[in-house]
Amino acid sequence: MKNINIKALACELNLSVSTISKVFHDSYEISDHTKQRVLETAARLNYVPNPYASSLRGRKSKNIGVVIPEVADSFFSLAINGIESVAKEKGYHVLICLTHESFENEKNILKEFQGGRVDGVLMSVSRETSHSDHINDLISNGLPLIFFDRVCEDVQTAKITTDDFESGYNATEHLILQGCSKIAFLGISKSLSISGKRLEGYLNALADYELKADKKNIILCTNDAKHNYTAIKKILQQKNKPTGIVASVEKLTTPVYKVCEMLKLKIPKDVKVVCFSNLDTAAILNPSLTTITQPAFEMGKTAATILFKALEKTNFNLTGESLVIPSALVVRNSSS
Amino acid sequence: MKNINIKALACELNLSVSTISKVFHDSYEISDHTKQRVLETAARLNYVPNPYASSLRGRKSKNIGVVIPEVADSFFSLAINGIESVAKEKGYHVLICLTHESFENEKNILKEFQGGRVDGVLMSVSRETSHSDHINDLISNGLPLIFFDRVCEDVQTAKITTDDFESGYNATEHLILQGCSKIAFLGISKSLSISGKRLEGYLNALADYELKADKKNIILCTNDAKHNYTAIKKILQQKNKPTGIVASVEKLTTPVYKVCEMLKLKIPKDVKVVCFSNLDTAAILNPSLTTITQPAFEMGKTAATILFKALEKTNFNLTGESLVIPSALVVRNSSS
DNA sequence: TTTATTTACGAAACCGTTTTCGTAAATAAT
DNA sequence: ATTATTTACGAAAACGGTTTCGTAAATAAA
Repeated sequence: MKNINIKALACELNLSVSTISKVFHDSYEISDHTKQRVLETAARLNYVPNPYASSLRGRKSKNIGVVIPEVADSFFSLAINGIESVAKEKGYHVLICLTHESFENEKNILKEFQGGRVDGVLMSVSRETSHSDHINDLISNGLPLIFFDRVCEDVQTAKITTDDFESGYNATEHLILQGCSKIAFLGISKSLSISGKRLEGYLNALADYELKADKKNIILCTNDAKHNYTAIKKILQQKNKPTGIVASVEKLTTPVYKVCEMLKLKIPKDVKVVCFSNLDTAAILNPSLTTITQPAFEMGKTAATILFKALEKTNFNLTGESLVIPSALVVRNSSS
Repeated sequence: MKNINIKALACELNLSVSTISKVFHDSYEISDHTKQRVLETAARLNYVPNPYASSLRGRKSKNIGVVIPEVADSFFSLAINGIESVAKEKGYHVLICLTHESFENEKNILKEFQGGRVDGVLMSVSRETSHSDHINDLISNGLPLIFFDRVCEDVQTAKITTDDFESGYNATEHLILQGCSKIAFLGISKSLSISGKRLEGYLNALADYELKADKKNIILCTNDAKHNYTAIKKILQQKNKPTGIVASVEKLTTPVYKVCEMLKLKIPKDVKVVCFSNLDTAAILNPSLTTITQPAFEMGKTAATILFKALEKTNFNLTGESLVIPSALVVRNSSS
């Protein structure tokens, strides 16, 4: 019934707790005969060491924290799989903390981490995050923290990103080459680096092809689905409306398609669409969706791998470990 | 640089550690004046209590474990949101553990929980799980465990499910009423209760409408995407092939659509499709997908709420708390 | 004034491990 | 036979909190 602990095990075996502990760490100090005896009764009594006692004594938690905006997003859920695959191999647990795109939540989560709950952090900042004091606090406290996907430019640490500028450029150029001259850009945040870089890519592509950017066609979407729907609708109801859309985030696919349907705009005839998305169903949408597909699993895996390098060596310099893994433009029927 | 602990705080303030601790628990033993003083310098020095030390002494972790097969699945990611919403309110953390549909993984995770890592467990069993010794071990050890969605029938505890039998029945009946006389069923596991109940519903609907069930049209899909694709293809290549498909799991949507495309079968003209799915994009698929949509968020939230009831009262009888929350059949173009 | 009670704090045990250090007994070296 | 070394284990001090219990001082009651 009650959890058995190392002391109870020691009693049962007429050994000291230190001997038991050493057995589980395969210490050379303990004879093979004793090791066997301990292991056997431990298995019989179903002894499992208390991780918090170990954490306390060893001053490490064997947990890594993953701070992300949402889990109901295919990029992040795939990235989690990547992270988990390496954490498991290292005997670590993954504590997933959701900010729900709120800066306040993000701050509170990192604050909690100061207490030693995790040994390292992988993070994708919230949409609202525009400064990084809370992050620098954590890092200067000695916790290794690595960004993936959504980074804070001004924090000195490893950043695993994809080529956001190029992706924004490629998506836009693709639409231009398909004959679009007015192209809308749906971003998610002024401050967010990925949104900014994708926007820059978009703007550069327009400039390179001597197309004029129109502020009315660049909008920022929010957490409020209704608001996004209305904003997209407004863009597509202008008399001089865009004939192409670059949506910089997966969540916007559905509202874009819905608005087009309701306004009786045909994709791709009337409007061509490219969306940053990792959705499995992109290929079977109506019409199938041209996407910028990010290497989600790989980004998570890479970020975690680098984090463990930092956990294994002390004074490991993370700044030099940044990596850019390219995304792929997958052309489908929504743009051609 | 280094983490400040309660002793350092006590030193700084010329107080004892017990006093500091009591301040953080708002003990009546401490004067308001002292409380203020402590709170102020705690904030100034950025003191955050070590959760593991508290866990150790208090013999509770303030963590709940969520054991699920995958996170890259809209049902589970929505359920996580539901769980997290109530955990956060209660000041708990959520430890998400993925089985990847492996029984071995599931057993290891529950074994680890014996060590006291979590105070309670919410669980959706893996596809491979066919017996429940590992679960009963945990429960008889005193850990409250609640199932959601995928349950073990023979474990005595609360089970938050949806009306799988009715949903299977409704999906099948719907196809029958749309004129299908041969209907295939794509399951995921022989042992899994949800798969079994949905299958039963399917079989009962066939029987009620005096249609013969054909074993060749009932298949079990696996973790291997290629295998599933081939199996679905085989079904749709029979000369007496089905004109309707009930897919009992979200992941099968894409292969069904892909196979139909490659075999030049039109949905819904040649084959009508209903899928158990919570995908946001169901409405914009080609054609839009008729779904059985589960109350994912609500199921997670309900399961967590009941778990906390058990955590708050001792000797709370979970068996009586089972709940069935109905799913909805959302008819779209893939079936009409 | 004397006694009872309340207020406000501190000392110390405890939670379950890990780890250092000490040491008998066994073995090896001289 | 004596000394040195190795082997195999135990005692006890951490780790950072929480909680019980004890107690001086302040206040209230008699």
